[in-house]
Amino acid sequence: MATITDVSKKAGVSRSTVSRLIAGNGYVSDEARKAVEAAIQELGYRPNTMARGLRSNRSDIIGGVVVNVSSPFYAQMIGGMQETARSAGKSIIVASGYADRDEEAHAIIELLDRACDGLILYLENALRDDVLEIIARSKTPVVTVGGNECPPARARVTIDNATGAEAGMRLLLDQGHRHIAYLSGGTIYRDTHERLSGIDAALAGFGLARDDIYVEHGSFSETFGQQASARLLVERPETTAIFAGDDDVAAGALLALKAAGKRVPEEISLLGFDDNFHARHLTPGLTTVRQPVDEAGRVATRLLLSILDGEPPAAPVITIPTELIMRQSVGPARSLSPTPRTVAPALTAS
Amino acid sequence: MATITDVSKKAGVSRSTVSRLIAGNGYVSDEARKAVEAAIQELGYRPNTMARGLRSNRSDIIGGVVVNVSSPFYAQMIGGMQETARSAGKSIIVASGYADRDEEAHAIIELLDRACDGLILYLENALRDDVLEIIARSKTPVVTVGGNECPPARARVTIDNATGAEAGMRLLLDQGHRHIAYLSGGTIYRDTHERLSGIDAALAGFGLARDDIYVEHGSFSETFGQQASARLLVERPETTAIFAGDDDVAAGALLALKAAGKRVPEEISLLGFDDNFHARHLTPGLTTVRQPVDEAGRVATRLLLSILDGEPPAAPVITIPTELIMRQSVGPARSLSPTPRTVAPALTAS
DNA sequence: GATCGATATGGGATCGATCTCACAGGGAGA
DNA sequence: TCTCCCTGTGAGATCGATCCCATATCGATC
Repeated sequence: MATITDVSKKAGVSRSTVSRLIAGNGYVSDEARKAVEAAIQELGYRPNTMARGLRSNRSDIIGGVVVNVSSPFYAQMIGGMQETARSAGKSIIVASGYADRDEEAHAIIELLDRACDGLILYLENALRDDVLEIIARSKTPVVTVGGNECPPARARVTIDNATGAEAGMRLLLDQGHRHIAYLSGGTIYRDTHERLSGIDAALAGFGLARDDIYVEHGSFSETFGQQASARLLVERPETTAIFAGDDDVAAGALLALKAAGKRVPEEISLLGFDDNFHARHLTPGLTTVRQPVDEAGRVATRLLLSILDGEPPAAPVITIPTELIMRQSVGPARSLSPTPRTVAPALTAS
Repeated sequence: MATITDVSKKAGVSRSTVSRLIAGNGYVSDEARKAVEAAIQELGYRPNTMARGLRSNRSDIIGGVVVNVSSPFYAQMIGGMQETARSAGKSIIVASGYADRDEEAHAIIELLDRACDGLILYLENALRDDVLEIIARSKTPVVTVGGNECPPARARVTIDNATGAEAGMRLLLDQGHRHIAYLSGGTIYRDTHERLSGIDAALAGFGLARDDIYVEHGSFSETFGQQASARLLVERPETTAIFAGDDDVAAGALLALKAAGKRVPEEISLLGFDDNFHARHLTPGLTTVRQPVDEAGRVATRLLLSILDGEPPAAPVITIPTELIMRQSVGPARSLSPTPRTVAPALTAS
């Protein structure tokens, strides 16, 4: 591989001149520029990333930690990150944190060892103290996405769970549903609480309160959706609508409803959250609250890039709006004659 | 950040000794070892990846190019790669090739610039000549996965499309189907041809040939599945089974079948390929040939790691077996009395 | 004509590790 | 006692870039 010295010799200039040309700073005469460009072309010269990084203390690598790289949800986010990073000439290394505190710590430390210019974290746990200190010492800027707050973060991107859940619940209420079950994810997640507050807001708009619906806390899993729904059909047969904590829960609920011979949405309505890959492939198509996680990845990366450029982030917290995706799994409540009020439009609150 | 010199001073030895200790080669006395370990601990020393890489010409990074990072299919493969790489202390940088020759070229060049120790490629096009030369010049070992052959690759991992398609077709034949449509992906893919040869083999086992079924070539997309199936229902109403080129095609086919009021599998059977995330969420659950793409990612990475260790790869081509996943979308042919022969067992050849 | 700023270039130190080589000490064998 | 090998250590060169500083030329200004 050709080095900068080879180029400089071939072009009859010093390494400094070549370096200046590549970096695009400092003065370079037209004559020198042409000679150097020709030499670069001829030798097929490509700067050595390691040497550059060692000297300038930049790697042009952004580190990302998500819960699970293999999951379609995070894959979309990674796609968004990568797309944005690529246009700034940076690459992304991602690692999985597996929702485990020590795995998350390990992943972060490994990324910092690689001298990442910055970190984008989607974690499920608070950072370990030693990791906090390592991050601080390395002065690596951090942007977090979703989940909980995280001390060293210079900026945070969240998805507007509250407004999304509010829009979803309002849709159900608008359709005349009053016996509603909310099959929530675990209470350890910030998301869960935000969604609940949105649900409260929608209820309040109809003169109702949390106690007027049935809420069960479980996990974000198909199994939970299936089991809780099966139980629900027996113990609360008056239920006309299920609002699932996410699309996996909804998929499980749908299995249970079909097993029980319930028609969706004629007998019971089903509403999801996320707009997973399979939401549209369910039968009936799942009406759901879309979380634009790819957009979150893009925004987080853009924030990080601006921090790296020395600009302050656009805002310390950026909230990505959700969108209500209307498919076929939600309909009017079965006991009511269909006098739907205006259906809530796709809510795109900022 | 502490450097190796800081450590050596604190421990009262030379940098060489510290380096030897870390690398685990050469002689280090117990006394020195203890002193150095204490110093490392105390200073929180972590070796600088850039400096090490510059000198030793290794980055401990493996580069991966897949068609699309955001897609669940490739996300699974990336997960497998990462898991394996991590256990060897290496990280992975992935890029999308978007099935475009120039995008693929760009991604590879970028990864080579990062001085990747090796590349794992899942491409859809032949490599551009200039890229071939750059790879050769950099002496970076390459392992390819799926898709077509690729000159510079030291080893190749393929998924056993032929045997998988054979098992799928045999299942349909076993169930008495004789009016079968195969909605294939594009003919530019090696996969397509391999699957067709497997289909031929299954047909031959029943004394049939390719001409005895209907084959249509399109693309690996839901749209193709939907349109082709809709046409099929009109033009070839005798069809009792559709074998889809992949699960996306199958999902499209299912939409068309439902739109036409056909019951699956009572009136028409549907068989997929891949076992995508949504295969089990379709209604009925999609019977399909599973491609263990996560395993392919793991195997490819293991191959690359062994090449990097100087060992020859276990084999130049490693074929990952597929698995027939039985769900509900395939049943006996409608005109036949249900005298199914033995249903083909889940085929796990070689 | 002296001074100053802008343009243009080169020399060498530097980043933090690895790696080769030289060398010292000690025990074994001739 | 001398040689040889094994253990253990350190000095210094090296990887390939960037970056600071010195310097040279030229035109404009005083």
